[in-house]
Amino acid sequence: MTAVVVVIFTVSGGELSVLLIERSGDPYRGSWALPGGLLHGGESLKEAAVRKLADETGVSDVFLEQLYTFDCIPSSDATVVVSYFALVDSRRARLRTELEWQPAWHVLRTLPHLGFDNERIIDYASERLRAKLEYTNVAYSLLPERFTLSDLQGVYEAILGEAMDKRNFRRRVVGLGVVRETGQLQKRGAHRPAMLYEFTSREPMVL
Amino acid sequence: MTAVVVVIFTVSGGELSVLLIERSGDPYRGSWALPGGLLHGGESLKEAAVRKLADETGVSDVFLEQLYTFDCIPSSDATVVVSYFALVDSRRARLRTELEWQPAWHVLRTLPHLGFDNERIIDYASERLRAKLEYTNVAYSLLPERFTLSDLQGVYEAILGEAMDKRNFRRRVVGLGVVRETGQLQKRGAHRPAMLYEFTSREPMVL
DNA sequence: CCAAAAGTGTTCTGACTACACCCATGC
DNA sequence: GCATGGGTGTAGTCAGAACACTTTTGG
Repeated sequence: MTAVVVVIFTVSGGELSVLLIERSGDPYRGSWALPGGLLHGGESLKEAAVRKLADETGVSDVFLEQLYTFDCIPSSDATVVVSYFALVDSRRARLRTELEWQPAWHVLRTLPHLGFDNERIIDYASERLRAKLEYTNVAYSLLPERFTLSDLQGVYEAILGEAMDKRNFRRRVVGLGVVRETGQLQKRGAHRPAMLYEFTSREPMVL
Repeated sequence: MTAVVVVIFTVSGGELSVLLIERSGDPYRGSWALPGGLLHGGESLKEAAVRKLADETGVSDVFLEQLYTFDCIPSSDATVVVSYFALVDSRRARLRTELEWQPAWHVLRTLPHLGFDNERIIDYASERLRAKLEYTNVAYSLLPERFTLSDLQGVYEAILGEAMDKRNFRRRVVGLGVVRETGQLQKRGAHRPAMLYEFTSREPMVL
């Protein structure tokens, strides 16, 4: 039996967070765990991952990548578990509330204890995310179409867990062509108007 | 059903090469393909990959890493195929000759047409190998204990497919601590004696 | 003496780091 | 007028790239 499991990340409130569901069935009843499940008949791995992601967040067309394949997951009835990781903008996600298992965002730094192998999978996924942030444009999936450079910098800082210099950050993302100005100024709140940016590509790409 | 498949690389004669077997059974009888097969009962994925590698080359304790998990492999009876890639020193490998499927090294640049999905898998594996060569010590698995810097440079050049500068190469591998001098000089052939080097670690590590 | 491979230093450039002040806005 | 966040330039350091000649050896 083959299962997929999806590590769905978002950045919200300045914190990198992951989507967990509370298990209503055995094993690990009452524990938090990653969303996942067995393949439906005739479905490909990727299709199953996309379906799970859409089930839990309502979004598709976001960054989604295969992560690693595990075996020997304790007390699971899958012999292999293919993990994926995804990045979503939490403002766009609509978590399901009517369900018996309540999906919820959990700040990565303060995770509860999880069922199955899930800590290992999340650790591996966040390591990969941090690595890819440095040399790809993956962040495109964590922000709306238009955003300020401060928004983007906040995303980087939340994921990497460290403050960055505003000027160096700007030079980097603009210089490498990750983002470009949209030319639209904006008036907002008690602030100076800010230039808005957009990603030059909303496909995953290596810089 | 779950299968593993192993992309086994070596560098020999200045060429990056991959181990293929000629299939004696259907499907793809008579085609070349990567070594692989279904999991034996109770075996983990990694154990199956290690077994396949040892079956075909007689070596173990080499670099071996999970690569990617594929599904929908045409005309295979596995629903998912977990691929691994390995690096071996061809001087140490002892390919099996008595078998009906004859394993043989094939130069990567001039591969025959392969069965299953195997071109894709090999492409992906060699991309990953090139990437890892740049920031890890993976090459340790492609050379004997002691070697000259020219040997090592030859391995890099074969994999990356481009000539490098001797002085820059030396600075880089010594400076980053990939290798160190063993202090043993050597007399060989019609050449000046050469310093021998060894890897500072024979475990995979990030530089 | 010739072929083959080993060894060696300097200069330039581009990327990354560190660092501090002024401006426009809404309240 | 003040708090909030937006915007800007320079100097230093380091890694990587380019580049050519001399030495030892065996045949």
